[in-house]
Amino acid sequence: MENQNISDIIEAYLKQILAESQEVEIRRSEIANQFNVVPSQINYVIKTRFTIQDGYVVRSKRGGGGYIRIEKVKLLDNLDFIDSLVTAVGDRITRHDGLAVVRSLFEAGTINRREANIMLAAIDKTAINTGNRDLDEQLRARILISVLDHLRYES
Amino acid sequence: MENQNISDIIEAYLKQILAESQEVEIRRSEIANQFNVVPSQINYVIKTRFTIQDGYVVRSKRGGGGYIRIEKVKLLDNLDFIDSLVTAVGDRITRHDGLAVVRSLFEAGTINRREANIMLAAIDKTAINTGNRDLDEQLRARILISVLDHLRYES
DNA sequence: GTTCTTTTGACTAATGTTGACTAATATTAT
DNA sequence: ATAATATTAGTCAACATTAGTCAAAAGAAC
Repeated sequence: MENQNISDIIEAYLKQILAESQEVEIRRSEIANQFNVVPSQINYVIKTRFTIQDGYVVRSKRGGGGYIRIEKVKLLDNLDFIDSLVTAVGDRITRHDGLAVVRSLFEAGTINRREANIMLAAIDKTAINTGNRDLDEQLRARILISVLDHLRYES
Repeated sequence: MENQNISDIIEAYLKQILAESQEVEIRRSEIANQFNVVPSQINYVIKTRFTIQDGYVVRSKRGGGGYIRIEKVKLLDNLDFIDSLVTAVGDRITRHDGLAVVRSLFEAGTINRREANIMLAAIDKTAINTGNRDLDEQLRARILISVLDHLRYES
C-alpha cells in the first residue's frame, strides 16, 4: 500500500470509478496532468492493466473531443478454451492449422456454422495472399487472435 | 459526454431529424450559423458521417434557393445489396469505411451483431497492421470481399 | 549485476476546425 | 438573349487538438 508506483495508483483510480460504473471515459491529457505524468503513461497503464483478459475493452478517438473509454465486459466461461487456442495460434499459423482452430470453435459450440464460415472466409487464401507466405501466416494469426479475443465476452 | 466535438453534435442533430423522416433538407449557411461554425464544416460532417456506406445519399444545389438534402437510402434485396458493397469496397478500403460497410450489413439485417463483431475483429487494427498502410487497405478489402462473397451464397 | 517493470519524451497518426478560393445556379440589368 | 451580379455550395490546404507507438533511460526486484 505504501510502496505503490504511479501506474498502480492510476490503475486504482480508474478501477474505483469502474466499481460503480460500467465504463469510464477520460481525456488522456487530463488524467496525465492530474497524476503528473506524461500522457503516454496512461497508455502504458491501460495496456498492462486493462486488457481483454482482465475483462476490459478499450476504445478511443483522437482529434478534438477525443477520449479514451474503458468498458467492463462480461467475460464468458470459455476463457481457458480461448486461451488455449490463442496459444496454439501463436504469432503465425498455416491455413491448415487455422482451419483446425475454427473447427475447434465450432465443435465446442462457441460459434455456429455461419460464424465459422465468416471466420474461414476471412482467413482463406482468397483473402490472405500477399505473395509472402511468412507474412500471410502472421496475418492469419493476428486475425484469428483478434476474433478469439472478441469471443471472450458478451457483446 | 460533456466534451463532445461540434461535428458530433451536428451529426446527432441531423440524425435525430432523420430518425423521424426519410430525408432532411438544410441550407448550409443556416446550420453553420445555428451551430456557430464555418459553412465548410457542414461539408466535413456530411463527408465523414453521411456516406453511402452509412446508408445515406446526399444531393445539393448551389445558387439562390440552394440546399443540401440528405436522404436515407432504401436497401435493395440482399444480392444487389452485397454487390453494391463489394463495389464500394473495391480493391482497397480504409478502416473507417470498412467499419461503415460492416455497419451497413448489420443495419440491413444481413448479419447479426455477433457476426458483425467477428467481421470487425477480422479487419480491425489489431489484426491488420503490417506497417504498410497501402497493403493494409488492400488486405482489408480482400477480407471484406471474401466474407461478402460467402454471405452472398449463404443467404 | 541481470532482468523485468516503469517512466519519459520524441515522433507519428487520426480527427476536427477554419478560411481562402472555386464552381454552380439564380436573378437582374441591358 | 446575353452579360453582369448575387447567392448559394464545394474543395483544399493550413492549422489545431487530441491519442498511439516506440525505444531509451531509470528504477525495482531478484
